[in-house]
Amino acid sequence: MTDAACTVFVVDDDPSVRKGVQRLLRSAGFSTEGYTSAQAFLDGHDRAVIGCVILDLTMPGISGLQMQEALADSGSVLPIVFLTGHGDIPTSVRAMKHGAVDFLTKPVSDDMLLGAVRHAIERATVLEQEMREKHDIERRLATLTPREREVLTHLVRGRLNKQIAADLGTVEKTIKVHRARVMQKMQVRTLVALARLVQQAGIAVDSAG
Amino acid sequence: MTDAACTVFVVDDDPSVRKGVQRLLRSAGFSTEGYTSAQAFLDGHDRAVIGCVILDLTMPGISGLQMQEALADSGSVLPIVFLTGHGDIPTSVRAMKHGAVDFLTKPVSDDMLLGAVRHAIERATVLEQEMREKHDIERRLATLTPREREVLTHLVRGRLNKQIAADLGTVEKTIKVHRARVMQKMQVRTLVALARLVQQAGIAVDSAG
DNA sequence: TCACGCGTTGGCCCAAGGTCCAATTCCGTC
DNA sequence: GACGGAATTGGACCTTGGGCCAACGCGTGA
Repeated sequence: MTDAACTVFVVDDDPSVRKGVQRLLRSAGFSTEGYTSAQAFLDGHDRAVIGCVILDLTMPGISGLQMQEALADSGSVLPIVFLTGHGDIPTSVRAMKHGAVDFLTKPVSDDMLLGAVRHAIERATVLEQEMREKHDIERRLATLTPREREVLTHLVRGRLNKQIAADLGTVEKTIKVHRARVMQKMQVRTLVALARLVQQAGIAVDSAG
Repeated sequence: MTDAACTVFVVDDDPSVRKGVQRLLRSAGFSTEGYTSAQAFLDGHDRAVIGCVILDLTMPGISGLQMQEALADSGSVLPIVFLTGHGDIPTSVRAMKHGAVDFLTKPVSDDMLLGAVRHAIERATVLEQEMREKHDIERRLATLTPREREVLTHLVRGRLNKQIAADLGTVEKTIKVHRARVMQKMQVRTLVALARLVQQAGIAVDSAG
């Protein structure tokens, strides 16, 4: 994942700041997109793009913090670097608590800004990869029938076919069939790999010593 | 884990602040210990105690940020709530990046401080539990012979006994014996449970589809 | 009504794992 | 040199899992 394959969204109502930041980023090899307001960004940006956001705090309409929340609520994991001239400590702390990569104050040195952006892009790449894998797993999970999913949960708890059969009020042979289908649909050959998938997808399963 | 079972360490060179914070915390039901300097805290506090730290930023000798780093370097996971009268945004951001639970500025309301402390204690409880489990697993791992540990890594990658035997240049029967000993020493009965343990302990193992 | 997916069950055979027994070799320590 | 732990191997027996073929009932939608 090179920097050029990523996009830095610059959200700031001040045209001079926006242009200046974009010029700096472009000269450093990043693709950039400028937005004059949080609403314009929320409505207009391509959610499929991997990248990060450089976000002003105080803007007409939706503030930077509100946009951060809105973005998170929408399920986005786009890393955010705040860049503001009128911040205070409580605001910066709140932004960081909500997952911001950095909170920079104007004037900011080119190195500081570029460093923060590189860090954000790095995080974006990792998160994107994780999301891609998780969606892939969930896509496979969606192909399971209700019964197969039920068997799956028992399998990753380490239950034997016989035990699962007893739990579900059926016989071992039936579980064998479901089990084989689960393994096939989830595209794994070992139980360990299956457990790893389920755990990656973030499905809560009670463990059994 | 009740609040009373935890201790809040108050590190501040200003006696009036220290006393005031301690009085507030005690009235809220927390046990507290006061320290007049970061060095005194690093040298004197009981590392076995579960709790959190309320930390001043500017003190004679080691600063709050330096103490945060020193504590992290020493392997501590004690949550830190900064409380300062002379902070700035870069400092607060740096503190949050390094894992601080909160960064409060004086004057602070009782509710804000107590809320931050409760949050920190909650985090401490979770972290302590995780550390306890991890140490427990590592204690069991330490009882494995080098060969058994080698077999373990292959097992959690989903390899079959026969495959492991080929990899290690021996026969399946031998692996069976090692495998049985591994399961016994790690106190698990299923392969899934073993994989879970290894993963909890944070051991990096390449997965095999 | 018929095809289809789903859940179910049976039999059969083979592969793999789990558990007993016992034994050998090597190596460091007492 | 004896002793004990670690690693190794063998055999026997049982349990468990995996694959393959076949079949039945049931509800849904074509």
